[in-house]
Parts: sequence; C-alpha cells; structure tokens
Amino acid sequence: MSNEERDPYNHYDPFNYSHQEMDRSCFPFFNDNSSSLLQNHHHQQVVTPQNHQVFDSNPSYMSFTDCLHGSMDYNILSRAFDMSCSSSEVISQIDDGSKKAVGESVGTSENNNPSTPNSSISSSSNEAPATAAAEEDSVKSKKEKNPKGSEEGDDEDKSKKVTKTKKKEKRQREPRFAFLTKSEVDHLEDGYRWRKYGQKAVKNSPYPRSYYRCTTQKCGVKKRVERSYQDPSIVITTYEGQHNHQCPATLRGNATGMLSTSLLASAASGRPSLPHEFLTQFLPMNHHHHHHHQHNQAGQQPSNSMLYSNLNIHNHHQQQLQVPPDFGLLQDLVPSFSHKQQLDP
DNA sequence: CGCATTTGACCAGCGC
DNA sequence: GCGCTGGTCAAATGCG
Repeated sequence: MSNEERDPYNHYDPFNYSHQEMDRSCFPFFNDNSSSLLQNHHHQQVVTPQNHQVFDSNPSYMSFTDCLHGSMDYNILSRAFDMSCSSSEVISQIDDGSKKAVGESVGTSENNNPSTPNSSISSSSNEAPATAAAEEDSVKSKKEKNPKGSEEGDDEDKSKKVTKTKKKEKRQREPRFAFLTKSEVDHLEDGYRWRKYGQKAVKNSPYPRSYYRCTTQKCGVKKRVERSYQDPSIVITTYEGQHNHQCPATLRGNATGMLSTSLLASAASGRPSLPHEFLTQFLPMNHHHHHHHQHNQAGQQPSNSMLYSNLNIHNHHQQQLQVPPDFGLLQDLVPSFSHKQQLDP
C-alpha cells in the first residue's frame, strides 16, 4: 500500500525499466508506402514527444540513442524513420538501458540457453563471458527444486553460492527498449517466433502481462507484452536482448527483409548492440500483415497502428532521457508525446 | 505426437 | 525478517 504511494513509478512502470535511466526516444517508423509491405492505415497518427526531461546520466549506461548513433549510419536510420508505417502506429518507443537493478531476478536472456552459454549474445553486449556462466548457474539453482537436472547435481550447492556472488556483480541486464503500439491485438507480429512462458497480473491494471521468449534455439531474446490500463487500445511491448539469428520472416525474402537486411548490414559494421536489435525487431514488425499466423491468441491481423516515435540522436555526448515520474502515466505519455525536447544546441 | 499455452509455484530483490 | 512484486519455471493441458 504505502508502497505504491511512495514509488513514483509505480503507477505505471509496466516493465520497471530502469527506475533510473531510461532513454525515451521516439522515432518515426518505417513507414514507406513504396514498400508494399505496409498497408496503409487510414488513421495513422504520428505523435511527437514532449514533456521530456533530460538528464545527464551515468556513463556506464548506454542509451539506445547512443547505440544507434554509434553503430550505424544515421542517414540510414533517418531515412528509415522517414518511411511511413504500416498497420500499427508506434506511439512511443522507449529504450531502457542495460542497467537495472530492479527486481529482475534473472532476467537476462542468455540464461535461457544453457546449451550455449557463451552464445553470440554475450559477445555483443557489455557482458563478459563469465556472465553467461553465471546466468546458467542461476538457472540451475532455480531448477534445483525439480529432480530432473540430475546432470550436475553435485555442483548445486557450489553453484548457488557462486551464483549469488556473480549475480551481484552482474546485475546488468540486456538492454531493453519498449514502445507503445496502438493495437487491438496484444501480441503483435514482428517476424519472429515467440513462445509464451509466463503471464502475470499487472499491478493496478486489469490487463495481464505476458512473457515471451524467442523460440529460436540459441536466441534468448525476450519480450513482454501488456496492455495499457490507461488506454486499453495501447499495447506496450518491451524487448530484451538481441536476436542472434535472422528474422524468420526476413528469410522469406520480401521487401521488409531487404530493408532490414540493409539496415542490419550497416548496423553490423559497427557495434552489434542495440541498434541491431532495434532494427531487427522493428522492421519485421511492420510487415506483420503477412499472414504468417502465429500461435497468437489474437490471430487476427488487425489494425494495429504504430504510433510513435521520435528519435533523439545526439552525437555529442551521451544524453539520456530519463522518464520523469509522471511518465508513468500513459495518459500523459501518449497524448503528450507531441514534442520532444530538442537538446541540440 | 510435437509444440505452444496455461497456470500455480517458486525465487530474488526491494521497501518497510 | 516479512511481505510484496516482478520474473521465471515446469507440469498440465490444449491444439494442429
């Protein structure tokens, strides 16, 4: 009780992304009519952000923006963002830094792949190889309750301890970013295959939050999907981690794929960090009108509308947008995303 | 039969 | 230390 009152983020904070740093960037989505992949939506709203408060933040944190800038040609991005979008409108896109001490126990995506502890993922992020191991450990400790993990039962105790220690130092999680989408369906098609692994009720919200994991073997990307309780027409999707594989939809070879490919290529030329993730995630998202029905309870292909965007790109120094306490109110968020603070001198 | 979802239990972090 | 909360696990179940 007092809990909520005290915590300014509590009214919202659907993903508790960083109670600290958060990069709230919005950007125009790939919205190119020319790319047949996108069906034009009649009511496309493009909102611009506003009410942004900018904070200078800790150096260890790399904002989404920074990543973008650092690893890829801005022109490409700009161009991409210039295109108009498909059936859904991105209302806002929020980048969450990697930090996060919040109640995320394990959270990191890699830990899902005990089979490939040091998968490509680890190399791409700020995490050391040891990290993966640590996560693996943590998983093990968790599993101790079930008898099946007989493999290395001996190490369990050991693992537990180690886990604890490592966990402490680690604490860093995969960078995440979220965006709001106006959609009737909860789980939007984004070209990847996801398996739902959990669902929880969201505090103060009648809508549950669903947890998904990329089904690709070595890929540990996760995403959370929930509907805004403030505006039920808005779906909040949070991605975490980076895919270490191609988007299945892309492989099919379509316009979107091409687009994504080129973008990815540029991304690859630099740091394979967030941008990559970002792009791989979003691009496919726009062509989801493609049948490719998924195991989605909302199998219908809807009229999602991506609203949103605003990419704050600052090359000079690390600039982060931290979400002000009231950011939590979606109500504020959405409508007020009408302009974003321009930091440019 | 294989894979995805459902769902209650479990766990870790945090505030009190 | 306790309770709350978010996140995850995994058995059961559903579905093609």
